[in-house]
Amino acid sequence: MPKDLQSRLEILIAAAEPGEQLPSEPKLAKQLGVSRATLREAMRAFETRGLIRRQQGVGTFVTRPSQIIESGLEVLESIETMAERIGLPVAAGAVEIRTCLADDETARRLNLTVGDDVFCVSRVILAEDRPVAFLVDTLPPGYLTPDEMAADFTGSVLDLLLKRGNPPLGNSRCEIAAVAAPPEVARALHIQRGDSLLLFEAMLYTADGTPLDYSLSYFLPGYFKFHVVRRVG
Amino acid sequence: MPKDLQSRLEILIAAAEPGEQLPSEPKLAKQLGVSRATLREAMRAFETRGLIRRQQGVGTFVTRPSQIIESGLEVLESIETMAERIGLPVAAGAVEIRTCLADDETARRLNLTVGDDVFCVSRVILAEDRPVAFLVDTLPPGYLTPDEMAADFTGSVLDLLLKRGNPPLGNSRCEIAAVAAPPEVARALHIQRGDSLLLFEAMLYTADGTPLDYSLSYFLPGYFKFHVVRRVG
DNA sequence: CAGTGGTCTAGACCACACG
DNA sequence: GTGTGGTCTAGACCACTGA
Repeated sequence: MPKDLQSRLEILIAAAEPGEQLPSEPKLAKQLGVSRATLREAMRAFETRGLIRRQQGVGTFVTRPSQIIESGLEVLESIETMAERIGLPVAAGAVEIRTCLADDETARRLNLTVGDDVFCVSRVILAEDRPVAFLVDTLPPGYLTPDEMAADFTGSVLDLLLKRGNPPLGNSRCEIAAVAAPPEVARALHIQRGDSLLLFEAMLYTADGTPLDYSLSYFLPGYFKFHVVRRVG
Repeated sequence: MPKDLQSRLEILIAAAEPGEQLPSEPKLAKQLGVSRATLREAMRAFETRGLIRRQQGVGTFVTRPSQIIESGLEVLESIETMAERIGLPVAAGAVEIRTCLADDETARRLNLTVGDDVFCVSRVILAEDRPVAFLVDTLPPGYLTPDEMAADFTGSVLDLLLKRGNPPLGNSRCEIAAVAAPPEVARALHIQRGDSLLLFEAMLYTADGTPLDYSLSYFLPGYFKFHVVRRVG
């Protein structure tokens, strides 16, 4: 059992053509002389880096993130806007629009009471048919209607609000964390539970400071590069 | 095999006193009716959230991050500075200072040639005796000397450069990503390989734009909260 | 249907801490 | 030494895909 399993896999993946299918897990495990569990553990890193793609019932394929979506954090913009800038087509999938009840955290964030109705939109962002982000927006009732969503929703709540122009938007406060993918997010992004994701937990306010949108954005590493310029104290 | 293993563990951990030792993994696995592998998988999330601490040869203990280090990203400041603001004592451990040869990435970042000497400092930041961050700074030769480091190093290269005042510092450009812990980082932070970490990859420039410091900062989730205010485009 | 990845089990051996 | 967590193996069953 070589300790450089990671390196050997890296070579194997780098040598493969994009789109090429790797041997099945049992075969590859035998070929590399490790158990299937060990092989899968080592493959995790490559999956979250966007270098391979595993599809249940189909197989494991080598991919290359053709373009990385890059953006500064100083300005708030939608993934669609960022992608458009580099000419990468993206789409929204698995859109779910529903009214639900505010839990503790949501109520606190939106200045509501626990149990109040809130408007909830979740969806997956697809680039080159690959899920690369999972987004959930929660808004107080009254700002968006399901009808309006059905008509105009392109995948970005921000763009919809901007297009509407009302209410005028203020700033967004964004908290940044690394998390292990929760089960429902892992499922939506076609990754394994526990894989590393970048999480933005953001509060968007109207120009007069009213909480407007509480959003959770999970980003697959490897497809995004966020940066910020920091000035010395 | 209950599907709410996660919830059951959460209750169990929440009910325990801080500092309390959990039953050993074999016992707990039997008690919960799952295999040890499954139990360990479920525990990962709690470890990176800072709710438990596992020590090889000793046991698993319930912890509570007593204070969270919080900071805006607009201003560059050291962990020591952030911690001091909230009155949390931190220390540096496992300090390694050495001269090494620039690899591809380092050379490119620092405007050097592959194989040039560079000055390299790595260390772990400890809060309440718990490793919470792993930092590596790489500088072109000539700015810092081992002697100077030995005399004045408190854990922060930034603070040392600021104290020196020469060269005057410009801005820092920081890229933000989520990564699975590489083996050496996992070892330093006492977490499992593959656990989620927040990674800042930053370039610090002098006031005249010369690359001065290429740094990698790995942060344990649960102990830090970074935020940024984003203005609407 | 057969073949794939997703998950879990039971058991083993190791490295480590501590008495 | 004993008991802990860290890692790995071999094998099983499931859910899913596509012919």
